[in-house]
Amino acid sequence: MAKHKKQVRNPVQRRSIEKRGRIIRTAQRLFSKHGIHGTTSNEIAAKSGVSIGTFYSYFRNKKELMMEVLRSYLAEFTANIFKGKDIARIAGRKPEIRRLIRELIASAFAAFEHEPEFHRQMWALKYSDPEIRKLFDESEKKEVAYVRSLLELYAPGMKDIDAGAKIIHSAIQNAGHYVKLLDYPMKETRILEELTEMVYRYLFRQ
Amino acid sequence: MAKHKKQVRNPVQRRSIEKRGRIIRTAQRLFSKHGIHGTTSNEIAAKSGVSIGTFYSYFRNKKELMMEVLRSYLAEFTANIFKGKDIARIAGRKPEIRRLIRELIASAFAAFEHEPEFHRQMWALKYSDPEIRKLFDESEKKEVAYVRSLLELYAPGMKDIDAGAKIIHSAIQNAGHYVKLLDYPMKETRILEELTEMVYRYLFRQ
Amino acid sequence: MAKHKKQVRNPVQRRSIEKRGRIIRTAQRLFSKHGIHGTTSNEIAAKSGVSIGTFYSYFRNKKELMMEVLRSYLAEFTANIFKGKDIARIAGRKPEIRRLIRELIASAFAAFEHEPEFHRQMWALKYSDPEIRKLFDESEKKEVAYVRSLLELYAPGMKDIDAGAKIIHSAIQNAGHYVKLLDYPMKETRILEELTEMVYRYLFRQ
Amino acid sequence: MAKHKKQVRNPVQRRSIEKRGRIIRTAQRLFSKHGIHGTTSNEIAAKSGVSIGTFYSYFRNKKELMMEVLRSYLAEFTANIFKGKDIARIAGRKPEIRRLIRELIASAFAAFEHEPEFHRQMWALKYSDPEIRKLFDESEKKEVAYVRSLLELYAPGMKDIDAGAKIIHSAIQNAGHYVKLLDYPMKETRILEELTEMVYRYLFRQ
DNA sequence: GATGAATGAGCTTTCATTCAT
DNA sequence: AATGAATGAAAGCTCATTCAT
Repeated sequence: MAKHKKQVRNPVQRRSIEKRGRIIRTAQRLFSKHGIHGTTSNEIAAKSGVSIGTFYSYFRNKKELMMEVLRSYLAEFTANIFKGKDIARIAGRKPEIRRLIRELIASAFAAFEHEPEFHRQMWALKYSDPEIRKLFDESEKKEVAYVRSLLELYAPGMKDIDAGAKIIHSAIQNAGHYVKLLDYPMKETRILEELTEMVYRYLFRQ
Repeated sequence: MAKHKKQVRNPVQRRSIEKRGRIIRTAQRLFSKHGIHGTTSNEIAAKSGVSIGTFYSYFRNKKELMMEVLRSYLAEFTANIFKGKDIARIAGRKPEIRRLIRELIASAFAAFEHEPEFHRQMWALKYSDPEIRKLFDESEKKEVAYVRSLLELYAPGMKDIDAGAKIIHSAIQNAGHYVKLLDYPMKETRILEELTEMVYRYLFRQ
Repeated sequence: MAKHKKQVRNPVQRRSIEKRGRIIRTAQRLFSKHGIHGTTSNEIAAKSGVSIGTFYSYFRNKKELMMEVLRSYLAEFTANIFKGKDIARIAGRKPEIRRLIRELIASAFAAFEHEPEFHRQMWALKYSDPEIRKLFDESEKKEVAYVRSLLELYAPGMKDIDAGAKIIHSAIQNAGHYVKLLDYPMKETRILEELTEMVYRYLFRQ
Repeated sequence: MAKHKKQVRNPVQRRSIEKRGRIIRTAQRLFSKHGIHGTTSNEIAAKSGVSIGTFYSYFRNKKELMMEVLRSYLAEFTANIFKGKDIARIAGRKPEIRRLIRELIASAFAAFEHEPEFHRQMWALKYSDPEIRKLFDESEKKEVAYVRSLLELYAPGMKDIDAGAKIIHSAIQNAGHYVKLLDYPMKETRILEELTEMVYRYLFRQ
């Protein structure tokens, strides 16, 4: 007996969209505060001011909600990194290059400050849940692409520009985690300086 | 009704040590296969061929077992990275430097191959559980210290050697994750080459 | 992962109140029959015709149910003792005094007959559990107050009326236990007669 | 298949008797401290310096040990009440009677001070366990008999001397509980005075 | 559309007692 | 006699999800 996919409402009316959004925001708040496992569906529904039944008419299950929360979070996260840093304008400004790298890294680090607890929780899931991983992958792909576009601009002679973009991105990402999510006991600026230096030399000391 | 320190057997006899070891190995296998949450204490006991009572006479609780498994895993993991790479001998051999860096990174990458599933599961916990994080921290501290000792040898002029060692370690670590744990769709050698290059230039193109 | 106040349903609808009541009555029955420790939550739920989940939506835990059962029992118990014995009417009737005392004691004794097994179980807990003790204390306070009001009426010259009320109440209570709960091998009427005599003389033979 | 009664050692050798006694004393201490349910057989054995196997060669099970502890406790308890109060000497001394009663009650109250926690724990069991009840009954029978012998001496005209002895004993017992075991919020002396008065009038104001 | 009472499989952990050595 | 490693039934409780109203 084939199981029909359970219908989930796709809200178009204003009130419904609002409600859905409220649930997502409440969930993010609670996930940050008590962790994923420490937050129950019923609590999310209650704190969102909807019944558990309504909750399940908007989201097939807890996991789906989680992914929705993550989606919206990652969109914002990525946007924050590049706020005021779009390629076109940078290319036009011809900035002092070391300073550009430092700013970009600082900007990436800063993006973790918005919801560090939530980011930690979700990053954990990235390693244990393939679907969550996929969401991160999509988001990171954009970030790497941005790095790549900078490399095209400033380090056009690079041998393997795709691999280069990836390792730069990855180095910044992990350093950001230690500094912003994992309480690494070292002044952030020291990490920032050396990372800037490493990337700079990688690009311009061929 | 205050409950004080529950006693846990500290095995000295051969049979007991064997049994304890068997439980740890079984647990690691099951954690890899079904994840931490997907593995129950009873299953671990059963698959280890001991009763649940015996299980709890060797480990205060599931979490403690988990940490034991991780401890033993990390010890081996770190050892594997540096197998045949002890500082003294390297210093003596005066190796071609770019090759040394490449080998070290390759060795770090290779260490993930032993138990990738388990490593993924545990890395996830590093982000959501402070006690697990501490275990990783201790292990990473040793790795970073090793990198630092290489820097002292080959890049003595570095401005901030501690920060430098950390970001190099962190860059390699995360790249290793993408390549070995997260199915990053790029030939490992490309990542390896560029990472080698980045580190090389960081050290020698001041 | 801090867990805050778990919500417990506070039933207002007829069906819910009924269900809650049914659980309480079933529990009382089972506690009488097998004792507190001999009765499991699952059994109570099953015999009440509800799922264990429902059980735990009405009561935070087994202990809370127990206290609820006790509360309702004690209310009835105390009420039974004084049924048709309210001070105002007694004062009006000017009863033959020895007869009044005997009736009161007999009435107290009789109250144990309703649920002797349950009373025994709970009295046991009074000695080992402070929260249970508190419930008994509240209930006994009312009984002692009643005795005191009788003393004010009939033995106004008493030196220490509060202590007097307490020891009279306590003497009756314990005698009641031996006769009704502890199978003391002596005709109840003999205990009743002497107790009546003791109290009578205490009050009127100063 | 008839189950043979498990053999329990009946120690005659000095060392064995000592060991048995040590277990009993340790058990009483632990029962007082953590309650019956809060004390495990294994803990008793360990703290007594014997193996759990040895423990079970001296006592058929935990309950039997408990009863042994209670037996020895009650013997001491009863002895304490009547220490220096043996009938013969009292009869000889012809003491001022009200003072004798007060002393006896005070002595009974004082007996609770030796191990109040343990007494509370055990009294609880008296109400839920018939075998424990029997032990208390035996001990109380002696106490009641003593009271009876006093009555014979001082109130020979009493109508029902057995019932009289019982209710006096019972009144003192329960008052003692409130004062010494149940934290009744009233100065002990007030209870003591009124109780003395009640008993006195009961005996001499016929 | 909305509600929220109801479900129940499933989890971790305890401890009295046994019995091979 | 003495040991103590081993046992395993059994208990309390959670929470994602359903579905009758």
